[in-house]
Amino acid sequence: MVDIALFTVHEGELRALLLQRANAPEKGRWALPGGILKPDIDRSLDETARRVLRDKTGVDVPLLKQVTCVSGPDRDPRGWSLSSLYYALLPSDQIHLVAGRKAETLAWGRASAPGRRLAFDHRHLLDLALSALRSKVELAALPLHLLPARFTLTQLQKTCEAILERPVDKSAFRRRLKSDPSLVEVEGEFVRGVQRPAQLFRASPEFEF
Amino acid sequence: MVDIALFTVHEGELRALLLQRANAPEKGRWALPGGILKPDIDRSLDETARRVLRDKTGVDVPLLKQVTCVSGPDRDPRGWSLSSLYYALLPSDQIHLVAGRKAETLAWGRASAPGRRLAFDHRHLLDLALSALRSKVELAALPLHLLPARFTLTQLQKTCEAILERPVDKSAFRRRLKSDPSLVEVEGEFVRGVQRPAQLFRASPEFEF
DNA sequence: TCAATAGTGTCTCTTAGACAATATTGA
DNA sequence: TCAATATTGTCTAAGAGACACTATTGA
Repeated sequence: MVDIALFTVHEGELRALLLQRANAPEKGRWALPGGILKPDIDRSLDETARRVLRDKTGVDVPLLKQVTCVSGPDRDPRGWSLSSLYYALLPSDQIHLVAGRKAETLAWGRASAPGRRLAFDHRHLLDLALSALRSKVELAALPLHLLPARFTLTQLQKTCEAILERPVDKSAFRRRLKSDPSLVEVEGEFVRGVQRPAQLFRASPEFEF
Repeated sequence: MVDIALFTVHEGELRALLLQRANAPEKGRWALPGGILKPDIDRSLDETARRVLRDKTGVDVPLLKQVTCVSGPDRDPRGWSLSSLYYALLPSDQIHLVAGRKAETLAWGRASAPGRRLAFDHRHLLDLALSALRSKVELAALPLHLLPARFTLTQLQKTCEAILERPVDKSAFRRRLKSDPSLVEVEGEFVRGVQRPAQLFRASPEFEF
């Protein structure tokens, strides 16, 4: 089967989607969205993950990455199990599109401390997915999939800070971005307010996370 | 199932173990060692990989890492398949311990260009495993599992060069190693020859790849 | 002595971090 | 004008790459 940590940023915090289990085992406990492979429908495990997220949340996520496989006889009370873990990124302006189906209650928990006891080994899975995401961003990958289509450099910086849970130096951050080909200035578009207007950017076509 | 790229360094070259398939499909073609999960024996996929290598080569490898899962209906002519890909590292002084069983012929191929057409998508799998290994070494991880228990810094450098397939600067390399806690000087032990003796090192207990 | 390899020193260039300075808006 | 945020500049220190130098052995 597949399990997915769906991340987004809200109120300056990196959050993960949790579902309250409607059936035994662990009924009532919160868990990562997950589902089983359907070989007659899915042409790959990636497609399984995408389909499961579509079914459970109604959204088609822009980014889905496999983290690892977890396996063993003790993960699930029903016996030996194998699960492919994914993380997915949802732009912060699309949180409202997420709507549960199949009578499962949804909630967004803080990624690094969801504040609920999770079912099975899902707390461990969440930690693994979070580590994988952090490593990428630590290595200078830009998490543009967590932002709206057009965004300011400050928004991008805040998003990185939410993922890393530490402050990032503004000057060094922008210096690095200047030579990053995945970022494109949107000509003449600004965010205005009671301050100096901020330039808008978008992901370039060759951007890859 | 699991497939494993077993790497070692021989004659300054990074090599991968290949087995000639004894049965259909793709009988006679070279392939990475692989096998199927046995839930009654294996307590995890990692154990499956370890057991498969033991069965097919007779050696118990010191390092085994999962790279990714590959899946889909077209990987194997027999239909939808799922495989967890691993790489394993074998110390260069243990190559002679590898002995095939079950009437399969063994061979060591150059990791970056095995020189034979491989079965199924195994050429792709080998490339994936090689990339994963290279990334680690590129990020300053020391591939000590490819070396004998005691080794010189020159041996370590040559091993890195074999993996990366590019020269590495001696001075910068050693400068970096000076502050690396995974390396421990073996007191008073040297390799001698018609030249200045070389200090021997070993992996420290807290070394992790 | 010499060849061969081990090990060190020195320069330059790039980059990250810290933090200060300047710029531009609406109220 | 001022508060607030955007954007840029400057200084310093650490590290990587290039390459030359010194050290120690056995023959």
